[in-house]
Amino acid sequence: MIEISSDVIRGYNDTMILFLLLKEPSYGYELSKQIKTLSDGKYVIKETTLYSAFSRMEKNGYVESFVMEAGEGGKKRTYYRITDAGRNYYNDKCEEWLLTKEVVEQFIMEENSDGNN
Amino acid sequence: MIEISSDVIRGYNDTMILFLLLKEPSYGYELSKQIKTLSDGKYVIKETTLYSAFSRMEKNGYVESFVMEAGEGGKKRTYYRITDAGRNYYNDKCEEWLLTKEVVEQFIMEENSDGNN
DNA sequence: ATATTTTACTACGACAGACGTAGTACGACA
DNA sequence: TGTCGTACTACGTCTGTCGTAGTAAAATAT
Repeated sequence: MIEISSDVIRGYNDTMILFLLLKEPSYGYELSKQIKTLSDGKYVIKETTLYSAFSRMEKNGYVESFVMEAGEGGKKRTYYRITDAGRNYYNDKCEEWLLTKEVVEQFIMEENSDGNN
Repeated sequence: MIEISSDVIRGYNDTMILFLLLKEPSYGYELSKQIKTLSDGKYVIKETTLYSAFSRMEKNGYVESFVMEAGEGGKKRTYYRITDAGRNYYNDKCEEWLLTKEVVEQFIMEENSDGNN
């Protein structure tokens, strides 16, 4: 069973998080579940990776946090909202992705489906 | 000008090198030029990255080195040859790439060509 | 009523790969 | 004779990921 190595995904954790935040502000636990769902279970982000991404991105001004006190919605949480800088960063990353894909694919041989392995 | 960040490519430097070694054994300087050419100038691997990839892959048994003494071909060089383990690793990485692509693309919005940025 | 699981984090340290800087050395070419 | 291209090695820094551990409140099970 092939698994996605973290070295590959490394450059895209932030992008994935920002993509989800484009729709609405959210918080760690929720985002991790959404990433798992959207990737069809193929990628599960580690908690520490996720939370360190938050603080890095907040430091860089890509997201802003606010605390939602415990109440109807559940328990106390720290929500993150994407900023304009975050949206720009996200768009840049999407462009970069297209470029990266082009480049990497010059070096990839897709196997024929001859069942020969 | 968008550049490919090393965090993205991180997981594929070894793969790119192995791809080129599938055809024939080669050495650092030559490979770096081939990577630049094949990527259409979009990716230039750093020397230190390349040579540390060699030693890592040799340690892992993905490549074997041999020295070509100075002579007709040019000056003394260390060539690398891909091994069977290297070929397997390469194939795994290609499969992994397909998976990774699928996953990442769930989180990428390709811009419409409305010239709006 | 109490125990366990799920939710929602924080802290800390280790590790791997990329990269900056520097330096060596040989050959070609001007 | 000097500079440029070739062909490396060594060393230390940085960044992002991840393992481990711990806290604590809410939800659920027993």
